[in-house]
Amino acid sequence: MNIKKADKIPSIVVPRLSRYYRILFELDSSPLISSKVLSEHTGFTAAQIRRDLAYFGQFGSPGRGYNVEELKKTIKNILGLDRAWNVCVIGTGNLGMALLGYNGFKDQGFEVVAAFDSDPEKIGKTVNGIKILSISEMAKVVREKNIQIGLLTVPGRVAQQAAENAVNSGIKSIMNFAPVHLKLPENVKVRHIDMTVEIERLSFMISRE
Amino acid sequence: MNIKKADKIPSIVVPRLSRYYRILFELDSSPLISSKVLSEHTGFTAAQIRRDLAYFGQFGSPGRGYNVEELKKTIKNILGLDRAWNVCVIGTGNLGMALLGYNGFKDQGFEVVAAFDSDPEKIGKTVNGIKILSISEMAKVVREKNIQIGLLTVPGRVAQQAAENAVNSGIKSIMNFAPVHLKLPENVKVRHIDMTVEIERLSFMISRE
DNA sequence: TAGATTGTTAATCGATTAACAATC
DNA sequence: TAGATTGTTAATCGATTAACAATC
Repeated sequence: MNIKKADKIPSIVVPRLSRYYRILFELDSSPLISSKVLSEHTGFTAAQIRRDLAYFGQFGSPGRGYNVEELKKTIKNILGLDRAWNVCVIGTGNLGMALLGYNGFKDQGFEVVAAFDSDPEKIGKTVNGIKILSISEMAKVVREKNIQIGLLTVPGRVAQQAAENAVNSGIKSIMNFAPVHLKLPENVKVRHIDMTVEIERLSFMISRE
Repeated sequence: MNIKKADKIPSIVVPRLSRYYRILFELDSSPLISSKVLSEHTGFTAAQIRRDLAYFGQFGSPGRGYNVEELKKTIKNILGLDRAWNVCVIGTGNLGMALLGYNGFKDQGFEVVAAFDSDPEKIGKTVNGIKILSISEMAKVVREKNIQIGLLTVPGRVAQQAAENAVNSGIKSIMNFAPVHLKLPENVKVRHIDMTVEIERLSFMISRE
């Protein structure tokens, strides 16, 4: 595995890599797989798949295809999944609680190691082995537990404030579930899962058929 | 309000409309708003905002900007939010339960009116006023309650099957939360909220700074 | 060798942006 | 009228695809 440090990766490529990666585990594993077969299983074109992978190096072998095990390792490395990530939940409402109980991330190396809330009623309770802590302890805990990612599941009206507090506590990347566009320093990595926007896309699609 | 039936809307435009729409409610409402001001609040360029809106007609007034109330109504109409949508939750695990308790969709006209599960332990229980029903009742309930949208929150391994069952029960559009690409008839509208892909994007971003 | 498939180039497609006449 | 801002055109930018020499 010899991954090129391409610095101009269109960001749209990355979720496709995740999809390729997932497919490699779902398929009966013949030792080799071609871009054509990956195409059939993902719906992306074979050319696009080859192009996407080529951003990072030459992993295939002409006439034969890609070695499945090697490709798994390669994409795992590209996506940063070859290490453990410590995650915290910020806001233990319905969604925060659900994420505390969700084990789907764990398989890929994301472990929820802490949860924070501002509600005295909730602080001190334990959910799925995780004790809910006061947000005032965030800086200390982020340091002690080496937390890299915050899952922001607070109500929209306090999301900006909670995000700033998380950043001040040392969190460098945030998965924002609140229906609010966060304004944060450029060095903070943010992804936004905006369910309201998504359900409105669906409503748009249904409305104009 | 005179909305053009433009048939070639780039699908990327739609989530931006949602964002504009949201901002209109968040801002102190002067009667008019310019693409420049919308730009400052959303981060999209003014040219892009004007272009996006122009796909659907001429809503602005040169030299003055857009009438806020009219623009709200217009986007509401474009997104199909000027009516009620009946929604069901399919799968009452952690996430399904969270969505049953989530009221954020209601404001935009999406009401959860039913929940389904296959687990006899759960069937019959009531959560947030919604009784959990057997999936075998789905066809009947979808018809009776006029359900248009299914929120698919079952485990990945049964997602395809559950989705097919939903479609056979009359569901025409699905918000898929399972980490699986669904293969469904073309006329079924699907949006995919893929948390695994999203957290892997974050991991990618952190890994290569 | 014949057939298959990669990696890459060049062509195409589609979305964004700059610029400005029209207009309030 | 002077200033502001739209809607739209043309130019630019960036991503996708077709095609194919290289190679297994």
